[in-house]
Amino acid sequence: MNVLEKIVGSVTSFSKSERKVADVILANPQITIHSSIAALAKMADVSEPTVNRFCRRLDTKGFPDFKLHLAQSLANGTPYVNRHVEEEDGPEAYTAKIFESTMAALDTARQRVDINTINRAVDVLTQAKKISFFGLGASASVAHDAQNKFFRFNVPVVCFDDIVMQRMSAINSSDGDVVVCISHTGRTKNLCDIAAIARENDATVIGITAYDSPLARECTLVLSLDVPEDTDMYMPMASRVAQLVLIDILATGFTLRRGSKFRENLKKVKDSLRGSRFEKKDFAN
Amino acid sequence: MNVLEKIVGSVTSFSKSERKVADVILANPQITIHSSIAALAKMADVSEPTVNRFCRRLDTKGFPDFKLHLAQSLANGTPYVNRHVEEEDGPEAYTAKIFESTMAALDTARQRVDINTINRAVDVLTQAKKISFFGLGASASVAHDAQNKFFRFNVPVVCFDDIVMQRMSAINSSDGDVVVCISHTGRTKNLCDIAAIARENDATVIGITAYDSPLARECTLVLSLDVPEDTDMYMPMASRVAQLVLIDILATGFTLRRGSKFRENLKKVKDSLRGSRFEKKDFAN
DNA sequence: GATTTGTTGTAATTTAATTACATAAGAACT
DNA sequence: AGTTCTTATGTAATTAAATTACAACAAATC
Repeated sequence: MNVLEKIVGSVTSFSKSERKVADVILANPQITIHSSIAALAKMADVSEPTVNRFCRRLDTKGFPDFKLHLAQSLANGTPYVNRHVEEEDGPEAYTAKIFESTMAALDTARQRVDINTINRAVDVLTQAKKISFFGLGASASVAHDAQNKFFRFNVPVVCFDDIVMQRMSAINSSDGDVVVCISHTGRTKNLCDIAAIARENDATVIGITAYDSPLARECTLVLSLDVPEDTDMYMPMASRVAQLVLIDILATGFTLRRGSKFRENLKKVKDSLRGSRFEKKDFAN
Repeated sequence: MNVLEKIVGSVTSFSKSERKVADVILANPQITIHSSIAALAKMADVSEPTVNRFCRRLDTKGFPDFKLHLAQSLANGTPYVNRHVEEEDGPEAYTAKIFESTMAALDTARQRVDINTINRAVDVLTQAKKISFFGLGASASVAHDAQNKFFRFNVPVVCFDDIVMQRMSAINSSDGDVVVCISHTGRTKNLCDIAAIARENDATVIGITAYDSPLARECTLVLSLDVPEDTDMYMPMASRVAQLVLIDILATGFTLRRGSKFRENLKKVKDSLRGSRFEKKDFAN
């Protein structure tokens, strides 16, 4: 928990003078970190020891230490704090907010993701006879993206966004097959069924979903990304971006595991796309 | 540019003693920010003024100010530096690098995106009789995602990832229709054709693509995201995430423009999904 | 209304950081 | 090779900042 949040969270327990200090700091945190204790005391119209006591109350060693913590809070905290899109936001505002909240989501995802599980997932994927990606609704596009990535690896890969096809595919899976189920909430009934069916047929099921969800319980391996989603908006945005990045990571792990000879093959796929493009550099669509 | 990078970048211009200071700081930055100038001087085996001069050389006001800057550098752990994945990277390394480079890409995208064009695109979209999203390959999943988002708005929206269907759709478009063409490079020949055809049939064509590319020239409105892509990897990753965020922004602008009554309708769509899920909160797949 | 507890400020003390100056080391020039 | 100038570094003095100890005051309780 960063200092700024801590201050906000404990305003109630502050005394009158401490409150004054808190107000000044919250109003201009950027100025605070470049002020001396005397300057801040003057701004808040309290004495210096009061400021010092305030710092101690927030579990810092003293004023300089407090400034250090505050600086760190500002570095990653500020742009991400309270940045929800609001009714009256103009284009500049909502554009900035969406970029920032997406970045914030990626930041927390990075911190929470379990490297160990990623590594095991890569293990499983590299040894797969066949890889299937299943997602519904918004997660379907993530599944498509995954298919597009893994397809280049020259591995048998399929992707279905249709329940019936998913079901058929799951029923026909067998030992050595890997099924990747993608769902933000992990509560989509149909997908849970698919996961269960795939497991019954000895496939390894990797879930890219919420930890401790019904879907997670059906999976062999769970990659959870508990990203804070803005529930005011009626669409999952940040979580889906995090899922995509996770797919990127798995794909990267995959290529690295396969070694350099394999990556030459990737280059061939890349080159083969040249013909369908207007000349000049690069790749992608 | 953060202090840590600055130190690394100017090692060559340092004197012998300053070098010693730099080494100690780079070796244990976390300890540095909690040390006094005396402690650091001792660790680096130099005098206190040398440390102070070192701080000044890095454009800080002095040692305390330097610690502040350093703390901020450490807080975001250099996430905005685009670090490339390398052959010998382990899971921790490539996971961190991919997260960070994606965030870096979003950061530059945010800075470069043209708010004015976004606003005009939202204008056009809100007035569309029908919206079509076209993408091929990796961009197809972005188009799908866009469809999923705009579908909830109860607007006629289609999405094709098949050249023939795209072509047919483009030929049948007319005045008032909006066609959104998605392509990272803007050099996919087929998609350029589609854009041209749609324009000939009086549709408004929005391109989410590279500035000054063949596709861009065929469009009525170009939303370019010149994101630095890691060309060593054979897949476009960061750019596609940026495209998705851009779609999010357009969708958000769309809902805001439509007003609050409209958003109640969105809530209905959201609620209607409840039945297909295991109970408990929220939305998304 | 007195006593106690908690809050705040003043002044003294301590600690840390900075400046000024001196010395030493190294480069350039004779 | 010696001299001089410049730059780099350290010592000691100074200044600034932060912390502590203590006193005064306010509010609450009995």
